[in-house]
Amino acid sequence: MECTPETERVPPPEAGRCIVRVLVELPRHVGLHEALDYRCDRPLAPGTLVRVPLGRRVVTGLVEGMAEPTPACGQVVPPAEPERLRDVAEVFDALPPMTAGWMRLLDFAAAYYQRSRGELALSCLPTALRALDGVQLQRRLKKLARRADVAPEGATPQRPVLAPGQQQALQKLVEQAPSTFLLHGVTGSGKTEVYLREAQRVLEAGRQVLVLVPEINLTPQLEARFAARFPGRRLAVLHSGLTPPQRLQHWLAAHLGQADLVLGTRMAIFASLPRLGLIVVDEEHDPSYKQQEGARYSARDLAVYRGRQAGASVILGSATPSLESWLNAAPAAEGGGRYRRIDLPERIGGGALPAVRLVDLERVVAQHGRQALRLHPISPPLLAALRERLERGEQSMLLLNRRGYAPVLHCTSCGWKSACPHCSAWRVFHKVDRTLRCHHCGSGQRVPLACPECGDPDIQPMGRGTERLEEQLATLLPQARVVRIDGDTTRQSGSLESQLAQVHDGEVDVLVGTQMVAKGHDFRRMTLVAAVDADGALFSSDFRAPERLFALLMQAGGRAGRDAALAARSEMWVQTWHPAHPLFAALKGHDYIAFARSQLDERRIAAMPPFSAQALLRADASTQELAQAFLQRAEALAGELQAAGQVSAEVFLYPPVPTSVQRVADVERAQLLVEAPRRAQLQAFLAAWVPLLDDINRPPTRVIRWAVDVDPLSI
DNA sequence: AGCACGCCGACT
DNA sequence: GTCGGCGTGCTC
Repeated sequence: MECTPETERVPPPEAGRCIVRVLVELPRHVGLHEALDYRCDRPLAPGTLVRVPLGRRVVTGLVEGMAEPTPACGQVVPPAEPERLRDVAEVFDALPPMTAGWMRLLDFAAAYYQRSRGELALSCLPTALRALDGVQLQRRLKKLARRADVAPEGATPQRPVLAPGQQQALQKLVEQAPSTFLLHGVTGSGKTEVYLREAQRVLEAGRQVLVLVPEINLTPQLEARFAARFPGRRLAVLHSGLTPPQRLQHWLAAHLGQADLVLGTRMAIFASLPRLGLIVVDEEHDPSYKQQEGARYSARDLAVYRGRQAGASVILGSATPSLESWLNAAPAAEGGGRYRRIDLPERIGGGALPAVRLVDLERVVAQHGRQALRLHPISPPLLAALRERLERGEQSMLLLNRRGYAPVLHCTSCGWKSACPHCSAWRVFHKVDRTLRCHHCGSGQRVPLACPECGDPDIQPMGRGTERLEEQLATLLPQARVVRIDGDTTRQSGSLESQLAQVHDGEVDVLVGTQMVAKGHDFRRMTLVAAVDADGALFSSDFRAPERLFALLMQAGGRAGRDAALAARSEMWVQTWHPAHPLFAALKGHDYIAFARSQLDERRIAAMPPFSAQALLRADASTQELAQAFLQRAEALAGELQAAGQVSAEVFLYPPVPTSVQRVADVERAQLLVEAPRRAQLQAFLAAWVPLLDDINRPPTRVIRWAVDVDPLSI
């Protein structure tokens, strides 16, 4: 940053001649200004990383700009008492400043999600960077530079012949770039190849490519595909599975522009990418893109912003797009027009989609009598289908979205249930290690031998989870090799990868798992995927539950029939008491478009997202009354703002209510839903309202903690 | 949020 | 007598 006119002589450096505004990691409730002023002997470019004294410690900060300019620039108001300012302790000169584009992303995200810029900025830089001083950083950079010199030049990779649909997709990407594209295509329609080709084009133009995946589990396979396709290119990965030094290493490779490809989970949206040319958001509908703690940002939404301001295309890929994205990609006349939709109509290699079969549990009972439910949740027809696969040497997968043996244990004589003493939830019975465990707070106990209330030894599991399903299968199909993969098995015995390898190697006949096995993994010999108990989501109070269920079932169905030879007899089974539900009709036809249309119609009529914008104010306290009192005060403040005409009267606040799980780890939780017809109105409202909330709880207490969730995914 | 200073209980 | 609880106050 050069402000001095060239004709003017540069004066000798004089300590504290300039004043820099520095963002430091302080939450907004602290009440200090967003940026703190420091003296510095020279101007510093915005985006420069510095170490500054703050109270009794020295912290890492990010230069926002100059508060008092060098004389020729003179437009900014100097702070009141420049004499009392402290000096910048150290400037990270060895590190290029964050780009203006990154700073804009920061500003946008902080404002949109109601966080302080300093807090957001510093929390999305690698923690290891904050711990380093200038000398250590220099050492790191040297090491990195050495490694950059030896970029391997591999053999020319094989590229598959493109299907016509893929060719057309790529043509649109070229012709309409840069813009935001919604790439809609079923599992196996070749979306990844489209990403790879477009990435190649962008890389050849000398720009960087950012690829986001929903879960850390999905990074290795995509990383392998990109690495194989671009052997000479440096690839950086960013996710929470890296050690702090690894994360710093990869972050620096991206920041210095040495890595051309950056692949990661939602946190990677904040990667420093000085030459960004393309962002891919794979499985864009996945709820994992929304951060659920701290700054509750949506990496997918930020990707759209970032791409737009960087002049980079954004590809949102999914077989079952979020309804938000689907609407944005609709014609302008229907309320869309912001994204361009590209369809990949068919499966590559002509693989057929699995036939969807609904098992009407009502009819099963009618035909086989109520004793058929003894087998529940495996109905006689499903059992027969599993046997068939077993005889043919094919694999099956049973999905049940519930870990453990049974969600609750109960006493048949006195009615005692295994309640968690710290949460308003049941402790789940885990038979494997004979424990009762709360899935909310993690607390547990050994399974009691008798009812703790009345001493009756007859305590029974109610309902079923994956453990019990696995056990039932072992009884029903004694000759089958059954394996269970869920959060519990991946936690105790190695990685998901190694367990999946068993399945790939054909050592498994039936796979039982939660939704984690339904995502992204291809099993070539899998010809049956069954959702054993899907009804829960049909009548949920969460208006997004059907959308999530449909996506999950479509995605799970996509696991079957990846082998073209077996595709013809691949089936997706769903057991339900409500076979007439319209969701299933759409599923049978693999008709996302019809499903989206009906869902959007419902949402439009009810003025729910994406036809309105929402934010949630959450409060945690020692009692429900305290939490709700905070929210009521917040509600009253909103009313005052509206009465004074300072915010739109169209913003609607629902009454405060307890959250769906009211108490977690002895903390009572309540929430207040805010709804506005448009995002802009909601944003304007939050900008006026949220700063007032600090005052309700000032000084900040441990009794009440609160947070705002903009565009919440579950209410 | 950190991190200090600052006054009241059970321990080397 | 000290170590340590967390209550209030400050950080450019």
